[in-house]
Parts: sequence; C-alpha cells; structure tokens
Amino acid sequence: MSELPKAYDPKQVEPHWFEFWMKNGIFEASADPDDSRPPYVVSMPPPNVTGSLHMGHALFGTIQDAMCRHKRMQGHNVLWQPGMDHAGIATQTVVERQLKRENLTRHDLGREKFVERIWEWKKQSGGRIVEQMHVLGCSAAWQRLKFTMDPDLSESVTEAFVRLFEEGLIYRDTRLINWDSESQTALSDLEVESEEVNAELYEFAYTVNDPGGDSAAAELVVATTRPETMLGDTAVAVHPDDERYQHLHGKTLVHPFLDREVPVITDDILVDMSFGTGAVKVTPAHDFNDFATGKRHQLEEINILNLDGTLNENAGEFAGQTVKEARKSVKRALKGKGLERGSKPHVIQRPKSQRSGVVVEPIISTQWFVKAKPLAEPALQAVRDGRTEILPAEWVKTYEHWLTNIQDWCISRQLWWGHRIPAFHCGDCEHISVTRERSVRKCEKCGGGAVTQDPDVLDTWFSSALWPFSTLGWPKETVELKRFYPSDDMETGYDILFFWVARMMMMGLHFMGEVPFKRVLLHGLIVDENGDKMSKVKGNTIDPLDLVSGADFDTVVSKAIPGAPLAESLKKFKGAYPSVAKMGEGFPAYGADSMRYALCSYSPQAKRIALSPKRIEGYRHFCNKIYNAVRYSLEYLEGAELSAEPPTTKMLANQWILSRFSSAVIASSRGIEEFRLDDGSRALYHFFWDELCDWFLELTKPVFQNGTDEEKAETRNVLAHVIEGALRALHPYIPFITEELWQRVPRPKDSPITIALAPYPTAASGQPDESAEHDMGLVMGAITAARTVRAEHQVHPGAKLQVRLRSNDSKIRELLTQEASSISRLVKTEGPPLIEESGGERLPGAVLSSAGGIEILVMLKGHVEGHKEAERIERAIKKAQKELDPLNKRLGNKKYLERAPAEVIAEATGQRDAFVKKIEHLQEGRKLAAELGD
RNA sequence: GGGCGGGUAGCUCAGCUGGUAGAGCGCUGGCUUUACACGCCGGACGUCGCAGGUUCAAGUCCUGUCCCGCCCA
Repeated sequence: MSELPKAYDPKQVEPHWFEFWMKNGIFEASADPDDSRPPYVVSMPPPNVTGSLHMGHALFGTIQDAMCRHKRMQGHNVLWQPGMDHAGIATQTVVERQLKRENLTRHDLGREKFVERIWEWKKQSGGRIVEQMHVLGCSAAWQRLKFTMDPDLSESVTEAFVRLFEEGLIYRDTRLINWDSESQTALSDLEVESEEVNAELYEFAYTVNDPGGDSAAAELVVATTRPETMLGDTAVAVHPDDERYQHLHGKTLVHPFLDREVPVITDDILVDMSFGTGAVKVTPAHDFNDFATGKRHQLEEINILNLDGTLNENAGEFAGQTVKEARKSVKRALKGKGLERGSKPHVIQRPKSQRSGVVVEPIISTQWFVKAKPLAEPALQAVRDGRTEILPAEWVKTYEHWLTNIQDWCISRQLWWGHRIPAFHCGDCEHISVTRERSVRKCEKCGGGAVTQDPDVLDTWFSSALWPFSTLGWPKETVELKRFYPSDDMETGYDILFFWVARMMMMGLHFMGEVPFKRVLLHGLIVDENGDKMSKVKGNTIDPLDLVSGADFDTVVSKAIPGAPLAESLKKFKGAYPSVAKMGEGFPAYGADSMRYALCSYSPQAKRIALSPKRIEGYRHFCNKIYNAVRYSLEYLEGAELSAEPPTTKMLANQWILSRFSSAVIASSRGIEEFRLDDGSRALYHFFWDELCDWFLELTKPVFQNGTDEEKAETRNVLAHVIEGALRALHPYIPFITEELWQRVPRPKDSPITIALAPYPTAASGQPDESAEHDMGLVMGAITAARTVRAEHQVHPGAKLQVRLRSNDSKIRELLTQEASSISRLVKTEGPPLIEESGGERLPGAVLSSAGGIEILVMLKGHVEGHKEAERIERAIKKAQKELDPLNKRLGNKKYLERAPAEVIAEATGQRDAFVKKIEHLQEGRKLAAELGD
C-alpha cells in the first residue's frame, strides 16, 4: 500500500529540505517590536574564512542547531547569529602561498594591492564553509551572516580600540614579546604553544677577568640549551649563597667573541643552585626570565636577532646566520677556543608558533597591549556571582585561574590583513594620535603634516572578542542590540575558553555593562578512535561531508594527507580507525541526520570525543527504524483524529505508550536544556526503538487485524498521535528525516507548514500513568518469560504453543485475561492463554517459568527433551539464588533494619520475596521437567 | 613544578545529591513472524585502576597510591 521504498535513503530526502526552510525564512529572527515571543540567542563561533568544514564545525553546528531548533519549536524568537572570521595570519598565508606560485611576494604587490587580492580571494573561495553547514541542516539566521571585516564590524573594532585607549586600557610599550620569524609578526602568549623536545644542555666556560692566584677560579662554567644566545649575554648570575662562587662576586668575565665584559651578578630568583652548574648566563633581550633579571639589575639588553630570524650585527662574526646555523657555529667556535665543557641530554619545553609552527624567539619590540587586569576582574566576578554559568562546571576553575593570572595582551600584529590600528604617528614630533577618523592629515599636537598611520593590524581575536555585540550593530544603538544582547548560550570547544570566551566576557562587560551570555557551554575535542587529535600530520582527519554523502577511501585518505601515496595514507587512516578497517571500499552515505545523532550522543564532559564511524552507522540504522515505523503506521492512520491533547484511552497498551511518551519527551527537553544532549537523544532512541517499535507497534497489530471498531479507532488515534509527536520530539536532533516523514503523516489541524515551527511536545502531549506502566510491566514480563522459554528450548519461532498463566491475585488474572490477545500474539500461543489460579493441576509436559509473581506454563511436550529442561531449571535456580543471597544477607543485618530508610527496606523485602517465589516456582518446574521424558 | 580531567563488559562510553551496575557496537543461539536482515526473538560478559577509611550500605564521599590525557609555568 505504501509507496515508500523499503529502506531509508538519506540522499533522496535531505538535499531539498534545507532549501524549503530557507525559502520560507523560518530560521530568521524577528526584530519586530510587536513580536512578543521571548528571544533565544546564540552566537555561532565564526569559522575561519579560509577553512573548510571539519568535524569540530560539525559538532558545534549540530549541538547549537539542536538547541536552537528546540527553542524555536518551544515558541522562542531564535537568533542563531552566524558569521565568519577573517583569520589574520591564516588568510594572509593562503594568499601569500598563491603569490609564491606566481613567483611574487606581497612586497612586490604592495600593501594596497595585496589586501585587494585577499578580498578577491575571499569573494571567490572564502567562506565555503557556510554552504557546508547548510548540508548539516544548521538553522542559523543566514540572512544576518556577518564577517569580522565588514564595514560595520570594523567600525566596532575602531570604536573599541579608541575607547580602551582613551581609558588607558590600551597602551604602547617596548618589551620582550614572542616573535614568529616565519610570519614575521608578534604573537600573544596564547598563540605560543610549547612542545617537549629532546635537546641538550650544553656547557661552556667564561674566563674570569683578573682571577687572582687561584687557577681553578679562572673560569666560570655555565649551562644552556640555547648556546647561540651567549652572543647577547650581558651577565652571568650565581646564587648569593652558593659557596662555590663566593670569590667571583663583583668580578667580570671575558666574552670570547665580542669586545665586552660580562659581569657576574648574584640573584636568588633566577638561579637554582642545584641545576646545571649553578651559574646562569643572562640574555635579557631573548629570554623572559632573563629579561626580568635584567630589569632587577639594570642590565644592558642586547638584541642579536633580525626580524627574519637571522642574527644581526650585534652577533659580530656570526651575523647573517640563522639561529640554527649560529647554534652550530658558536659551539664550534667555543670548542676552537677550548671553552667547551661538555653536554648532556636534556628535555626542554620549546615554544612554537601555533600558526606557522616555527620556534618562537623572544625579542624586544614595540607593540600595542591591552591592560588585562582591570578587564579580567569583572569577568571573574560575573562567573562567581552566577550571572554567567559555565557548563560543565569543572571549567570554572580553569577560567578563574587564567583570569587571575592574566598577563597584558599583545594585540598588534605585523600583518597587512586585518583591522588596521587607528593610530597615527607624527614624523615631526613623534606624537601618536588615536582616533576614530579614517585618515589624519595634520598632527594634532604640532600641526605637522608628516603623519602616517600605524602599519600594524590587530590580533584577530580582538575583533572576535566583540562578536556578541558587534554583530548586532554596536556602537549604534540598534533594535537588534536592545533585543538580542545579552545572548543566552555560548556554545563552543573548551580549547578557545581563553582565546575567545574569556575575552568576550571581558569586552562584553566593559562595553555593554552586562555579560555577553548567560551560559557558557563547552564541548570536547573530536579525536580519532585511538584518542589522537585530528591532524593532517597524523592523517586521521575526516571530512564530515564524506560521512554524510559517502566517499570511497581513496577520496577520504587523499584529503586526510594531501599529496601522499594512497596506500600509505590508507594504512595510517585505518590505524586511526580500527572499526573502519573492515568497512570495505569506503563510507556509505550515512546522511546528515545519522551523523548529527551520533555527535549528540557523546557526553559533553568528555574532553575527548572519539568519533567512530561505526557509531554513525548505528544511528543510520535508527533513522531506518524510524522510517519503517512510519511506513508501517501510514497503512493504518487514515482517518486518525489529532489534536495537541492525547486521545482518550481505555486500552492498556495505548495508556502505556502515552505514559512512556511523556517521560521520553521530558527527558529530551531536559537533556537539551541542561546541555546533556546525550541524555536527551538516548531517551528518545530508547523510547522509539525499544518501547514504541518493539512493543507498541507489535501490540497494534492484533488490534488492527482483529479488534473491534472502537478499539481500532482508539489505537489509530493513539498511534497517529505518538508517531506525529515523536517526530516532533526528534526533530531538533535529526531535522531532515523528521520533516520528510512529518509531511506524510496526519497532523493536527492548524499545524504550520514545517515541523520546524510545530510545537515541541511536552509532558502533557502524553499522559503519565503509573498504573498503566505497572500493569504493562507485568504483561511484558510474562511475555518475555514465555519467549525466553521458547528460545532456550529452541522451539521454532513459528510454532504455536499452549500457554497457561497462573496467579493468586484476582486483579492480575483480570489483567491477563484482558490482555490475552496481546499475549497470544507476542508469545505465539495456540489459542488464547488460559488464565488460572495458582496451584492448579500439574500439567505433564509443561515447562514452568515465573515473572512478577505470575507462573507461566508453556506446554512443551513434543518440542523438547526433559534433560534440557532440567538443565535450564538448574541454571535459572542458580542465577536466582545468586541474586537472593545478598538480599538475605542484607535483610538479616540488624543495623541495616534499624538505620536504613523504610522504603529501601521495603524494596529489598519485595525483591527477596519475588526471588523466593521464583525459586519455588522453578523447583516445581523440576518435577515437570522429569515428566517431559528424555 | 602547579592545576584539571580520566582509569566501569572485548571496544567506545553513561551512571545526578551514597541504596548494591547500564547503553551502543562487538560476540553468540534461533528466525525470510506481510514496517524494517539498516531487521526480529533470545543469550553470555564487569570483585567499577590499587590500598585504606567513613557508613547499615561506596563506581558514587574521604585519604593515600599507580597509570593515562590535557592545560598552565
């Protein structure tokens, strides 16, 4: 009857719905003042304009979409603000690489032309990621898409900079900073990663000027992991209490290569007597600890590096060499002079640029800084007093620790792509004016005309920090700003808690006087099945779109490691995903829904999300299950009457499923609201599959086939109600398949054109009913017990058997009588089961089982041998006894009976009685087994 | 060195304010039972890292300890 194909194919369904939603504008937030719906606002973390979709995007896209769809269905005016980040260094690098292929550098083009070129690139291939997010079904307000370099957002950046400068919170200073010699720019502390490497601790000697008579005192041996920095040494420090070096206090040393004396100083902060030789060379211009030491002792700071990472003229004969080369040649030269004193292996933390990967060199340079402490304080306070809540809560400590120990933020970058710093330098009087004006002709101080704009641009994260309000039009007082600030939830990966979240908190509080969001929700990092972070180096990246649309492994792997031999890459890839190893030629098209459900199913407190394609496959099966459940239902739903309220019911199965539906919906909503989408999705999965499909749908079959008209009508209405409601409940997680099916099933009269705007089910969409759940539990228990007997005796599933059910409780007998046709159907009985009082006649050839106080007799004569049944009984008794023993032990404990709460004792007592009864029944079964014969 | 998180079924993980362990996958027995083999009906599998302690009762609280990961110095 149904024209639907037998198996669900996401490819046939997913592509066209997104267009439908967009066309009908259902994702757009309303700024209309007459719209009284409460707003719900989430700012999407803006992906890099250079990026293409990776699993991290898929993860936040899914989570945030589920939250937004849920709220939209609950009647909120949802603004999910999408955007893109200009990603300073990353983008500049991409275009520079293109130029390189044309044998050009950005300097050949000049700044203006180069920036133009980047815009051109952006127009053509930037932001592909936005379309990719459509494939996932992300219901953001795409009409409001923002880019950090848009004119209005650039204005926000200038405004923020000028205000902070005027307030003394932005300043310019010359100090030691982190220098990326590849990208040729300063970096903030956060952009420097340290990696552990095996290096050497190299020792060499400085000779002492005028040592006096003692020849052993003629030299001072220092240890270092960076020998080349000795060219910038301006002191050697020893501990003031160090006995070994008392005689050297106040002396100077001879620099072996440069015409300079190096003083011996004493410093108990820098020097650890037990480390190395206890003497530390001090290079104030190239080491953070040494820099501080230099300040304490007024040491000269000698810069030995050019900005491109080569040594400058201060390095004397070594000038022009790279750091790497200089390290070798300095060592060689020291050896030549007989000053080398040995080396041993040493593990060091080497600073590395997060962007270019090169070793970061500390150098002294003039840069712009944000004074962090005054901004951090309110951000700390807001979390402490609960105006912003961080989930999972264990991140609060990390947040506090960072903000408490925060350093000033270096925000200037020596790049061409980004927001240019609104500062103008006067060539005549050196005055710097910071202004909102785009250009300045005359110096505001001396009136001179030699004014040039600061060449530097701002750290990308500076503009991102303004995101929750810059996207709404700030500093203009727009309707949007009033309506949608502060936002509700900020959902992102924990790895940018400092980079982004904390800075948004600081800026939001500072400029808006209010927290930028009420909750911070942090998810984990997606890793491979071995727990390794996804990276091109490891070759374990997966393009989410390959999971959605399917891809052969050659394609998958060529993306994971571009340019490498396929066989080798494939080996790496399969090593990273053992479950994939058996998957044949590639990924089938799982569909966006399946991937989304899988991504929702991971707990947010897991720091690592070990993505397994196998798991996605499991959820594709779930989608197929949903599809087929609807396919089945459609045959019987014609003429169903639906409304928001559940139908009135007399039949147990109907009451039961409505009750279960209530619980499932409550759990789903709570899960989404509490940032436990794993709980929410699991509840619905379990409801739909284990309860709705495995039991309820099966129970509708006998009704639709043999029920009275009245029974059929009631069952039809309940089925229609629950199916339609379940689709709505599932929609936030799996938008495509639910829309597709929802459009086919009967719906309440005044339903909207899309499920995305239909109301999310509530507890009242079902009908909580404890008594129905209890009764149904008894019936299900009896059915399962009977089925177990059949299966254990390997009775053919098609064979019909006589069954008797016995109970001393007249109410239970009544229940069983009432449900006889259900039981008959699900157990496959021959005729209806006979319902009797316990202790009736012994039935030769019957097997006895027990559940919930009901004795279940299954007539097996002719189907089974007696010794098999005897074995089964012994197994069952043993198992029951194993459960009974600890209960007996507990209930025999006087103290337990005295101190445990009454309901706990009652429960235990109940359990014990049930097991005792069960064992009695089983023992009775022994006798019956004997009569089965062999 | 400091901080945080984790060690639960073969694998990946869930388990809230203590009441005596769950899911998916995998494994396994039987099934073309007219929605679904992307399926159905059954089954097996854990002394919850280790050692103490608190408690009538401890994956759950406390202390110590060993491993693993991440972050910050």
